[in-house]
Amino acid sequence: MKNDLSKYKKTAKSVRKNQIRINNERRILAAAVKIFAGYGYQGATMRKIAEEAGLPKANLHYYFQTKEQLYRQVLDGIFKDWLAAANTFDECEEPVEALRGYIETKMDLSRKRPLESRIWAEEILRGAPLIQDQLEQTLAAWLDTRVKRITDWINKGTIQAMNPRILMYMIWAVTQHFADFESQIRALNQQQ
Amino acid sequence: MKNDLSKYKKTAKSVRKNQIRINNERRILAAAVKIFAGYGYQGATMRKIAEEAGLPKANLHYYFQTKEQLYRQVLDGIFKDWLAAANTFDECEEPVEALRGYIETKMDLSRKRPLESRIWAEEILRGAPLIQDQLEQTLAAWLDTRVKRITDWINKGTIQAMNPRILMYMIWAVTQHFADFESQIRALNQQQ
DNA sequence: ATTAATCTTGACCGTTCGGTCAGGTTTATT
DNA sequence: AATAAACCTGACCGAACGGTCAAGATTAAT
Repeated sequence: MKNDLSKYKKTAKSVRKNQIRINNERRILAAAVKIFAGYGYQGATMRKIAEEAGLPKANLHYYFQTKEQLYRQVLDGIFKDWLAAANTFDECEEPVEALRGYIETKMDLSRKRPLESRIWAEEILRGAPLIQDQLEQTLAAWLDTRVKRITDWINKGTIQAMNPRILMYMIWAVTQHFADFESQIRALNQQQ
Repeated sequence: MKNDLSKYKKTAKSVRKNQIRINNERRILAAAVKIFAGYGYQGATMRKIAEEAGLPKANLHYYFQTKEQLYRQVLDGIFKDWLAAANTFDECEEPVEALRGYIETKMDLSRKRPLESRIWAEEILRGAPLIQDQLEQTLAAWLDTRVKRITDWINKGTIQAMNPRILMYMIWAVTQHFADFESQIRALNQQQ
C-alpha cells in the first residue's frame, strides 16, 4: 500500500512525516477547502482542486486515495477548529462574560473562516452523512455539559429562565448565518 | 420548438394548459424539490428525479428542456412562497404584533416546507449564482420598506433602538436554522 | 556510489452525467 | 373518420467524472 505511514517509523529522522509530504498535503487541503466551499461536495471535482493546488490530478490521489478521504480530512480540520473555539465558553464563571466571550469567538470564526463554515453547513444540509457519529457523540457531549452549566445559572437565579438548548441553537444560527449567507447579505446591503 | 406555449392560444379551450401537462409538470416539480433538497444541485441527477416522479428520464426533458431550467422553476416557486409569507409583516400596525406574526409565519414555513428552505440555503451557500438578480432587486426592495417601517417605530419610541437590518437577518437566521440544520439538531436532541 | 524509498505525472479506463432523437402512442380538432 | 397536435420513451451520444497505473525523477539511507 503506497501510503502506509508505518514505514516512517523505521528511522529516527522520519518519525515526522517528510517535509515534502507535509507541504503538499497542506497545499492540497487548502485548495480543497476553497473548492469544496465554492462548489459543494458533488460540485467539486478533483480536477478543480488539482488546478487550485497547482498539481497534477494524479498527484492528489497519491496523497489522498479518494475524493471522500480528502473531504473527510477537510471536515475533521473544521470540527477541530469548532471545538477549540467552543472551549472559550468555559473560561469565565460569570454567565454574561461566558456567553459574550463564546459569541465573540464564534463571530470571529465566521469572519475569519467563512469557507469552513460553508462546508460544514452544506454537510449538515445534506443530512450529515459523514459526520453524524461525531455529532451524536463528541458534539452532543459538549452541548450537554454546557446546557447543565446554563441550567445551574438559571437555578441560582443568575440569569433569566429559558431553554438552554434553544439558546445555544440560536447563538449558532445567528453567528454562522453571517458566513453561510454572506452572498445574500452582501446583495441586500449593497443598495444603501 | 417543442415547448412553445404560444400554440396553446390557438383555441379557447387551450388557453389554459392541457391537464396532462399540468399534472406532469406538478409531479416533476415535486420530485425535483425532494431530490434537489436531498442531494444539492450538482448531486441531483435527472435520473433520480425521473425515478422519484415515476417517469422516464426523456419525459422530463420534454417538459423542462434542461436541468437548469427545472431548477430555476423550483427556485421561483420557493421565492414566491417566501414573499407571500413575508407580507404578513404588514398586517399589523403594532410592532410587537407585526414582528410576532412575521416570526410565526416564518417558523411555520420552516416546519411545513423544510425541503424548500434547504434548497434556498444551498443556492445562497454557493453564492446565489442563479438568483442574485432577484435578491438585489425584489428582495432588497422588500427589505428596504420594512427597514423604514422599523426605523419609524424606533423614531416614535415605540420600540427599543437597534439596527433594523440586523434584526431582520437575525430573524431569518434563527427561523431558517431549524429547517436547514435539522439533521444536526436531531442528532443533538436525540440523547435526552 | 549504490540502492531503496518516495514522489511525480501523462495517458488511460469504466462509469455516469445531461441531453438528443426517431418513431410510436394517445389525445384533441374538424 | 381523418388529420393534426401533443405526448411518450428506449436507445443512443459526447463529455466529464473519479480513479488507476507504469515508468521516470527525485530524495534519503547505507
